[in-house]
Amino acid sequence: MASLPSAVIGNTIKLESEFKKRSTTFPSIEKRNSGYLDKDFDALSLDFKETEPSNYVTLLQKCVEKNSIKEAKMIHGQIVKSGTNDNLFVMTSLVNVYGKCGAMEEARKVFDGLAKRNVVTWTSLMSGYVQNAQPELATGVFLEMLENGAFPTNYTIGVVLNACSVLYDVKLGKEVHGYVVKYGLEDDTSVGNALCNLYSKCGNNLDSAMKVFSRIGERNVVSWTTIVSACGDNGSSADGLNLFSEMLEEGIEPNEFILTSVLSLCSTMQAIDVGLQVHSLSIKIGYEFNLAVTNSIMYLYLKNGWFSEAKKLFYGLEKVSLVTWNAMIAGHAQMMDVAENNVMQTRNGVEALDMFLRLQRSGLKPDLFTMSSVLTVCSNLVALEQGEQVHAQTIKTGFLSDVVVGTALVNMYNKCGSIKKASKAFVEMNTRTLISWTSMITAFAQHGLSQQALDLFNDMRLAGDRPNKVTFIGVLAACSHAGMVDEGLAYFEMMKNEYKINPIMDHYACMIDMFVRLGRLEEAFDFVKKMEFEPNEFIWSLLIAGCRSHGNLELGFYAAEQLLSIKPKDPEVYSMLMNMYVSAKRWKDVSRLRKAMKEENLTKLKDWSWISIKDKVYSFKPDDKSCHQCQDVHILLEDLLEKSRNLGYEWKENLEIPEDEEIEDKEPSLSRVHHSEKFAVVYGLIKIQKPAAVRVVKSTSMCRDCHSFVKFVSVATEREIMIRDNKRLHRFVNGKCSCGDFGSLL
DNA sequence: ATAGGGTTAG
Repeated sequence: MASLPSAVIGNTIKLESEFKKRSTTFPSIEKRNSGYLDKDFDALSLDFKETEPSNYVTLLQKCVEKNSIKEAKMIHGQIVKSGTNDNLFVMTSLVNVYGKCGAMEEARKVFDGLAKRNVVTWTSLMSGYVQNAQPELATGVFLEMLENGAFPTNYTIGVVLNACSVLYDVKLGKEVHGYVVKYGLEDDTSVGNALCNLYSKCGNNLDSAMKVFSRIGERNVVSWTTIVSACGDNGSSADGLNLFSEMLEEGIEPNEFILTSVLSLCSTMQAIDVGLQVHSLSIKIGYEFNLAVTNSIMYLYLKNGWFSEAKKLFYGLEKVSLVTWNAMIAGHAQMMDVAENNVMQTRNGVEALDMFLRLQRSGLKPDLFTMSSVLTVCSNLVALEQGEQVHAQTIKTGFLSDVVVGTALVNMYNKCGSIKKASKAFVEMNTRTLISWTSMITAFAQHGLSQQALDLFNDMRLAGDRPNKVTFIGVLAACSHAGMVDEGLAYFEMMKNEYKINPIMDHYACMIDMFVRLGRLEEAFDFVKKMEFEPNEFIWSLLIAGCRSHGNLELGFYAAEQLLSIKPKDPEVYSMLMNMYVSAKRWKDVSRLRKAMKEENLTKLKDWSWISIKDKVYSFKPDDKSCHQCQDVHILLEDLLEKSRNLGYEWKENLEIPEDEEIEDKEPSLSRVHHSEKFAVVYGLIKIQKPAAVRVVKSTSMCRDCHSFVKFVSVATEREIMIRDNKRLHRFVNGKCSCGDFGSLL
């Protein structure tokens, strides 16, 4: 939880009282959005021939509010009939309105048919292309315009810069910036805002954005909104809140845009209390029923885990927008990670997909935001079939050309265990960003394809894109997976010296993992000592796993005790320790531990698995005696256990000791536990036709026993099986697992 | 005519 700057709270409260005095200055949303279009239109359409040109402009602008191409076309027809199509003012408005309604082909047709154009006409066409996700056409029109001898205004420059932002074309952006400096446009508000946006959106460079912001002569609400959002996009949400209070201190009145931006910061920071203050400020200045603000509040609630409050808002809305649906879908998708149990986790995902369906039935068209969120849901649910359907939809709608959608698709395929399709999706992308490179590098690393990960990292550097700390997690993970110690150490140094990135815990974890896999335990522990922070649970788990694999029990038990002191109430830790004592036949410790577990009521591991088949999710528990198609599942499981034993599988761990048995020095009689993934895998084998892979998600780490068993199953059934647990991805093919048989296996 | 709520990596 991020700490909240007290200055903001202070200012906000102070200013809230100030705003009370002038709360009437803001019109409420009903007045703004009331659609009188039908009446106006009917009244005017009776005598269109006598209509003044300016009336056409008014009518056209109402089409934007209604987002109605149809009505724009009708008015267009009347304009032609009445001979008003020689009026440049009206025709420019038509270009603008078609663009804003998403009808770029119409806009272009009108534009091409014009005998005369002015700079506003050109700018309108460009703006349309930017808003309709065709930024490359916008920059094309810009060049065309220069060739035609038209001189750009500050607005034109603003639009071009926004096109550069969307295109991630910092180069062209910087050229335009040079032009801006040359003509002394730097302090212009529109230009400055767009430059600020450019450096924030595609340069990931908050410092440059701040510099540009500081040079704007007269900062308006848009300027402040841009810089506040820039803080949010670049991981400085707290600074964004501070800037917001600065704006309030300067006496600039917030509008719905800055309110939603600030609320979005609060969602990111999970700063529900500041969020509620901003909410009350919004109400005081007249935005209680504003849809955009309400959407933000709803999203804030979702991110805070307040599902029922969010739903109350949702069902209370008279009218919803696409953003409302998108917020609900994204909110549910993101909360899957922090869900407390399988029911909640899968329910959030399934609910998000249901909302996606309802959105489509409502007649609204999903956009790129919808697509990326839905792909995230599919990733989290490991719902490959649905993910593929969404993929097809992104092709049809053209949204696939968007980098974020493309990246989301790469992640979806990766998380569903299909590295080939992930890589294909990546290759087909026409733009690369820091995040898309990082996604693909990480995906290769997670699948144990270290060389491909490192090659891609090289490509990224050659392309001139700057890696960040997340990229290096992928790179170092690739090295550790392949046992490339020298390379790993070199990249670690490169990160620190060449890129000035201070290592975080995850980087150390990769380095420790690297030594541990090779059995170089001393060096691993040395690295732990070198860290400037206390090792976390993940580091200890790695050390334990290493000690177990390489038979150093002394160090192993030492690490396990350390882990226990960090997470004293975690059933997973207890299970691991129990397995270690059982393997070492240390029955006294087994007895002691069992007592402790009983006292703490920690005997039950939070172990559940699920599998997505078509549009359904099926959950399984350990020793599941009432699972889906239970009889068939149990019969096949027994059969597979038998076949695996014939192939050399031995049951070694995860033995449960009968509750009433007294154990002191002797080996107790042990019963076996079937963890949940066994049932999920077997169910998948029954339900999913060959040769499709079986993909399962699991809440806790896989234990060494199940891991070994599934390897044999992949041989016995000649099937590919993927299990994603809470730590890593395991892809079993032909008796081998992509994790390299190493992970913090229970 | 310029801006916006909701999107992607560990």
